[in-house]
Amino acid sequence: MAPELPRILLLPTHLQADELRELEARIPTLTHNAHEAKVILGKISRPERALFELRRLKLATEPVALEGAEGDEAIGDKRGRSDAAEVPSKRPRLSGSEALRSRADEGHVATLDLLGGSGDVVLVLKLAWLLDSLEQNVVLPADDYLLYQGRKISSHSAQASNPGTPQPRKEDETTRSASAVNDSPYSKRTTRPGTSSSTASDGRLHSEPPTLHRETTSEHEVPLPPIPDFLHTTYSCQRPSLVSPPNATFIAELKAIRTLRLLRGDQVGVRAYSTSIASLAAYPHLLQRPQEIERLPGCGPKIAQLYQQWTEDGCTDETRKAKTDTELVVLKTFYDIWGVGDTTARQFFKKGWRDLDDIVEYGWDSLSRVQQIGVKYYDEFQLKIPRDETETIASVILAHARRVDPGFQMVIVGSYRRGKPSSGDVDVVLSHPDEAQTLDIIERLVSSLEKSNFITHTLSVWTKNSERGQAPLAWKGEGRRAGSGFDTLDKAMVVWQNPQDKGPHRRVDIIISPWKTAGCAILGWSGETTFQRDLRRYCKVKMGFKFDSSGVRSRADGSWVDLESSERGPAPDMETAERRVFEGLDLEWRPPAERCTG
DNA sequence: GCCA
DNA sequence: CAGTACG
DNA sequence: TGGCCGTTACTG
Repeated sequence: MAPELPRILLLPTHLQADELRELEARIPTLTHNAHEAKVILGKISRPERALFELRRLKLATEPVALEGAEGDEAIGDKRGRSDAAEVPSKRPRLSGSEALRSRADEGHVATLDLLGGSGDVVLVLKLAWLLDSLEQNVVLPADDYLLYQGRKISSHSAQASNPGTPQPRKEDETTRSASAVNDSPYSKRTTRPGTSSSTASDGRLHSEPPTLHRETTSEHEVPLPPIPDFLHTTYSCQRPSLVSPPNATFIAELKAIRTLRLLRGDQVGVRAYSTSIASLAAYPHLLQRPQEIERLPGCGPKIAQLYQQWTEDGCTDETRKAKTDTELVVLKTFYDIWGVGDTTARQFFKKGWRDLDDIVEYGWDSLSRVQQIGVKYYDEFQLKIPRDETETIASVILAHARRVDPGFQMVIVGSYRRGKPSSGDVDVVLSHPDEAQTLDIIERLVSSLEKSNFITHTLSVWTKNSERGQAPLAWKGEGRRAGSGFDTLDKAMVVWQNPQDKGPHRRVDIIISPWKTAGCAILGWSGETTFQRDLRRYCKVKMGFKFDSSGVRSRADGSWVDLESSERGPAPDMETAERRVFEGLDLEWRPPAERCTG
């Protein structure tokens, strides 16, 4: 049975003539009169575009708030004055952006209201709403597809829909739709048996047990899986992202595109692809259709289009062309030199250099010291470091620190802590409950490791934190001048080789943190780049804090915010301190293995 | 490229 | 100053 | 339409 749809107007935008005809044929409630339509559908993804289309249809509206959970997250720029807003919230308000969109159940309310309620409200939805609804034989909640919601303010609306005179079939439609929703496969766990319990956080998604486990008629009508609640946020630090997500192969393709954008100097493209990659990395279901992607934060039509291309051809145009593009291949070679970024890689190419030998032959003296080291150990630095070797290196560092004082503690951070089987480099954070011990330790430690021939080269040593007396104090105000930097930990970036077995040279970062900010230190050094960026963005936007690995500060007055000490004093160990930082930031605890944002 |  | 590094 | 992590710190 086909779902009972509201009156729908289909926008021709971005649709081929035959696509348009085919779609129109599938809409029993199609209308071409904008004043009559309750839902306007289009292959569009932005509210701005929705408004533009409304203007083109000469349909005047005023914005209406989203009904249900979030009255203050109105679509459009006016505060909503929604008639039907007296929908009681079924649970306490969610904190922060978890509540950005209303929940599925409240969404039903919005949808039912849409079907039977006052006729002067019009919704502009993504086309995917129709496709998904037809697919699932159910009128889906509009929430995840909503671009704009407005009330018609033309003279038509007054007469056309008097609330007192019910539309034909109204009550029927309402109740039937409601039961259709409840009986439909939509409310049932729909993931394949092997994947349903794949994420640690699944319990949080849809806790109500599946009712009415009705057999579906045919296998090909598998409905789209529901979007987990945590995928309604644009902050990757608010959701679990595991190492090997179901869609790893498609993600790999997006990463390839991201690298190409980087080499071309498209910084913003890099950020955009990183956002979509992080979103997909958190999606616990194997993708089935392109329209599934557009529902995810940070993923729009472009990513969906790439997915389609990738499923059809096995790769995207951009990566296929890049494979035979000499310039990009060479740029990648140069970019992989430690100390060479994308700008320098392009400079090298411009000079006519095409391989490492060219650099050595024609440009050696123009290289910086670290770039020379990067070229010298080019091949060795490409090698991955197995976990046991990381542990060996870390234990040597800790032993040397404990030779200074036995109270030192260490956490191996970076990709090792996220559980990766091998790493590109080794990162360790050292701290000591006695603050006097972490002051100026970095230089002593490095020289100790140099003397023992573990460190073969020192790339750079940061000592700013010690120089300011390890004070995590105001980064502004208090007479401190901006720009002089008061918020970085002491650290050393070195080249390491085991003097006994003379294995490959390794990149090692040693970070020193005062005990009172050690939680921030390991948090700041354990997440992947996107997790890290989003954490800082979250702290800024949602909390009014400035986060970095040397502590949390208030943006209002720049003062240090201690999230790591309790009434009973400082944290007993660094992991405990890290948990307290999550709490203080109003974030759910994420084990490091769930910070794999790609 | 996507979002507020 | 621009470029690069780190997660 | 502007913003996208960091008024990063270090190097040359």
